[in-house]
Amino acid sequence: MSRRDDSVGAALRILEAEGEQALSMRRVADEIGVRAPSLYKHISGRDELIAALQAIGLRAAGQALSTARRKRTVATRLPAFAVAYRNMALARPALYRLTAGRPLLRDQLPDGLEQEVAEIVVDVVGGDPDLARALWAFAHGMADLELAGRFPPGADLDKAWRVGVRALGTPR
Amino acid sequence: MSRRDDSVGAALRILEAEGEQALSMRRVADEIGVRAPSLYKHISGRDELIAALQAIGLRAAGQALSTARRKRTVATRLPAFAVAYRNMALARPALYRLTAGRPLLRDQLPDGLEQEVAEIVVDVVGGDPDLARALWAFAHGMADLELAGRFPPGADLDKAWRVGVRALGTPR
DNA sequence: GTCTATATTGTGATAGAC
DNA sequence: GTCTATCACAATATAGAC
Repeated sequence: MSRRDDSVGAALRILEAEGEQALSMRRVADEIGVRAPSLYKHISGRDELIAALQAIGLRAAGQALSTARRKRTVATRLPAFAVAYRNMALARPALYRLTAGRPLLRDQLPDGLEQEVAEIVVDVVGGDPDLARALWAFAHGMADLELAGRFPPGADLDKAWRVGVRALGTPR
Repeated sequence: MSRRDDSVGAALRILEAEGEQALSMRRVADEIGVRAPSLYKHISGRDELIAALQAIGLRAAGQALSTARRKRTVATRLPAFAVAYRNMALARPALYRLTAGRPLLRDQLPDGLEQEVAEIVVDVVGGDPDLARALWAFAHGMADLELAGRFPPGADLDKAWRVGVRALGTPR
């Protein structure tokens, strides 16, 4: 394992354990047992770390959502998508927000990765890109508001997910 | 106008002009023509500034969305809600994200303000709190992804809004 | 109420020796 | 590749004089 891989791995651990604001070159260096200046021999700076994490987040999303794509009908794909999306976001909340909640560092991302994930969503809804965007927005909104603690304590989020999925999955 | 009001006003200007990370006690002090330590005579710290801004954001949301509530049918309220929500978020993006994208500082907010805004959404959809949450999530997702620059350049966001609103507004 | 001065802590990043 | 040393900042916040 290269020092660069070590750094990215450490960055992910710090990100999830202490939040994005704790993710600094110094903290990463501490975590892998090296002085901060040495890091710059392996990684150009903080942005490269962020970009590497966004790539991980996108790949995780792709993997989670592609299981939903495999179902045969829209009626079964949509609920599977909802569960997969929510679990993916809740499993690594800080990574999710780093990937979905701010601009992608597109020129430092592997070619085609973003489009690959987008296409999964289009396939899930059966081919309509506008409906795919609406579904993505709904899922992102549900996940983001839950992660931000913006729903009231008693809210039945499972039900809200079901209601939204049902509405968006019913052809008209 | 009190120094405290001046500070909050300056904070809002800085927030929108330079983003949240630029919003510091020092910048606010500069903006109102005072040394940073003097600020602490009028405001307890950065959190009080954030809370005051969140209150402004919630009130702005309430005002924008209540015009949609006045329409007579769900079929007319929903599209009006969508337009009002999007315009509200785009008008002051940083304030929107400060209000909707992170935990509210609830113990420093006016009593009942959060609930007031939530009730507007429930009224818009005709009384169902689960459907209201789904609609809110959709609207927040659309706004948040647009503000984060996460939709592809050519995407027809008007259409995605219409598709989502149409689906969520059709009773089943 | 405002000021100067300061404590404390944090950041990204580089130079140059070894 | 790693180190020490350092630059150049920025942050929140407080003490105490005026």
